Amino acid sequence: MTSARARTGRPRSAEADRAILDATRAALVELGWGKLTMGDVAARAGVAKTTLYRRWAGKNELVVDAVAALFDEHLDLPDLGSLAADIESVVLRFAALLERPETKTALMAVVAESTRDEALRVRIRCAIVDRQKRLVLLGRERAQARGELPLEEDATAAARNADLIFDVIAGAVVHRALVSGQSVDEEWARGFTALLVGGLAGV
Amino acid sequence: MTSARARTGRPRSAEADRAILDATRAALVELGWGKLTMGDVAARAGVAKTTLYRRWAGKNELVVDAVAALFDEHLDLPDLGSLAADIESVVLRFAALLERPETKTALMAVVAESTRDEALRVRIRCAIVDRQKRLVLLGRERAQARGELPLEEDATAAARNADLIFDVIAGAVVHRALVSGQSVDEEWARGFTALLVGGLAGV
Amino acid sequence: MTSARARTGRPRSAEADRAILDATRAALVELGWGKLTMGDVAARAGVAKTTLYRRWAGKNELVVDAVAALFDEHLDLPDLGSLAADIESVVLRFAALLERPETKTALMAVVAESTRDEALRVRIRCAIVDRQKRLVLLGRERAQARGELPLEEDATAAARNADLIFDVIAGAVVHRALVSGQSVDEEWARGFTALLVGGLAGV
Amino acid sequence: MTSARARTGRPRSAEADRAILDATRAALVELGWGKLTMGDVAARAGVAKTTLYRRWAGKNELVVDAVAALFDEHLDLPDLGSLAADIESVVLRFAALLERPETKTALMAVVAESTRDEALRVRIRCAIVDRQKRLVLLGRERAQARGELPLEEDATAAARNADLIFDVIAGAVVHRALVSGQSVDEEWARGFTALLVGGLAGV
DNA sequence: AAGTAATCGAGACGGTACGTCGTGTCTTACA
DNA sequence: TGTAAGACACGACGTACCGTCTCGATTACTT
Repeated sequence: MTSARARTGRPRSAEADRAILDATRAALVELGWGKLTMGDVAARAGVAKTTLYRRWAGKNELVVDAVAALFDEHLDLPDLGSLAADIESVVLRFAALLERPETKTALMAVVAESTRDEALRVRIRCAIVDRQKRLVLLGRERAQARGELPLEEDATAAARNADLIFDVIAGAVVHRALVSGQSVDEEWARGFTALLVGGLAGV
Repeated sequence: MTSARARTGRPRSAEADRAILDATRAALVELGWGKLTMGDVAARAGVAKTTLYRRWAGKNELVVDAVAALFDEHLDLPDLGSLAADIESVVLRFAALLERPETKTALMAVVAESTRDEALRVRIRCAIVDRQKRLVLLGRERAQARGELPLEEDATAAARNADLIFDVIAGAVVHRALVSGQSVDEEWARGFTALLVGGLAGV
Repeated sequence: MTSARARTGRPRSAEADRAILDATRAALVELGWGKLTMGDVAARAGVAKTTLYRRWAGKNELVVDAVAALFDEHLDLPDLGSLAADIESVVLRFAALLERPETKTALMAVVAESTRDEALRVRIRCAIVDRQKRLVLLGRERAQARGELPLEEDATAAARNADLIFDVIAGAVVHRALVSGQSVDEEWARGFTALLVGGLAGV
Repeated sequence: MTSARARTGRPRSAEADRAILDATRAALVELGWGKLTMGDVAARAGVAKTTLYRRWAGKNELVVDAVAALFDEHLDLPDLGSLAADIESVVLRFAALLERPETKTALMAVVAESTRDEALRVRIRCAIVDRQKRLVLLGRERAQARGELPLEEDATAAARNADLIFDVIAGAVVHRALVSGQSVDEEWARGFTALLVGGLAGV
């Protein structure tokens, strides 16, 4: 049921959609957000610009759609037996995702654009942020089951806490990788985990 | 020794430099990163485009320098008597800086560009990242003087540690404010400080 | 057969062509060759600069085409009954054309440029020189019909002769008007015609 | 008497003047009028732009001065025994002068510029046109002495006639060489001379 | 000698135009 | 109706010259 009016005329080519999104990702890798142009994407996809604009309103929406799929490969969390091991593992997996050229370049660009575009902000939150937050919840549950962390009594505080931990983990990794521009290796992951678990005072 | 060949010819106008950076910040506020153009900045500064390009290679480098000044200006670390108070204070100041329209819109954009541009990456590191690391060093020194933190014996480890702490603090604030898109208020700052100082286990 | 590939895409606007050439002539009158700019012509024609560059490689070629149309329009050769009258008439018409501000200022300028630019030289020859040679051919034909001039037997010599006569007439008028800087009036035209028809010895 | 105020201060370098004019001619040959720039001339001459502008107001005046000297190498007229031989000879000499790249490109450019600049027009007339007119007078005198041409009774008509002949000769050669863009060789010179002496009717 | 005043080189300055590129819309002919 | 091709108006790009200016460093003629 794609709407009542879609019954007449030539139907849109589904192949074109795929070709365009593929071309967008390829262009993103080769050129980065700044040099990516609609005309270039159209040419790569073997498609007229018209076709492109008929489906997406502009560069922003196109790139977000093209990139969103990448984050759908969910980061899973195998139980490694201890809180520290679980954290280290998720940090390294997240870092590996950020190392991929198409995500690296696109993530910050889309975030930058979202500061000016409410709809985009919501889209990012749904497609990327919230989706990964469950990892924090799952890790905490396991640690509590192991007795490494105390049970939370207040549900609101628990949620607030999970948000906080998520921002700390994701933020530290992103900042290290993209702003400081240094690699997130095992050594760094160990140091970070130690700090997160034990705190500044816990040395 | 500002270079051997700079003794001849008319010297560059220091006033122009100032006017350009001011104009850049103003344009950033009014138009945002996306609509900001070199020509517009030049016009606002009452300066020829040539003058602008003689000093900066493009929009990216210009904006980095313009924004870097804000960091220098707005981030300092008054001694509030305890490690926790110092951290809370710097977190809130940093968050306030990120709320300003000229930083909010520009910071992520240049970071995004920097994933494809080594020179830009270096410039960001020098002009912003490395300069603000002083806050971490200063805070740690004070905490050590107060006896809140132990002295570091290994200088390399100490430096690595400072980098880590910087990424955690800056990353968490940026992620909360720009990616998660939620406000960094006093309550969040208190929670974050507690986590950082005491760790997950330190409840 | 206007070319094989011209069947697809939106066809070029014929109206734009007209508007651009008109605007060029107007700008030439108001500003002269030196101050005429492509941007200004585009603006006058209500056309984007791109549209202009899609059709002409630059100022030179544009002006040649704009001026060539004037030659076509203003030079013809009504049959005045005698060779002398025909020559006098074409001399005066040509002089009047050279007096117009759009031709006066532009013609020598493009000729000057053409000394360094083979393509431009060819364009001038096709668009202006060769087209006006028809006047010589027509005049000679009529004079032969009237019995004023003998018939040519050798076709090659006839062509060479027409070229020579054209250079003499056009050259003398241009030199008088633009180099010597004196007016081409009826008296001069009469004197010139007498010289051309009768020769130095023909007194 | 170079004026009252020129007595003190460092005198202008005569060497610079020479270097600049040489550089201008060289640039004219290499680049043509259109691509010649003040900055380039200054660089070739090993001189600062300031020095150049202190002596000439702009490109026009500079080039006219640089080129004027070339026309001073006067075209002489050896007596070859007949009017036709004298004309042929002067035509070929004039053509040779126009073949030189520095004159070819500069002459038309300066003439074009003169359509907008009265002072320049006067300067050209004095430095170039009038100077060569004496060749016509000399040739006519000789032809009259030989009995090839009748004596003129009316002095005014004689002067008018000389002007006319000059425009015809110079104009035809310039038009053939620069506008039609074909070479002025011996064959053309012979044909032209025959036409000039005998007229269209004199075949 | 010391002073004065115009020159010199270098190169930055505010402008203006350049010719190119990307955007998003439009107009064709064809499917 | 969709589509490929490509022209269109718009506006920014980064560069090139223009002619002027500000420097410090030479030259000459004064006193």
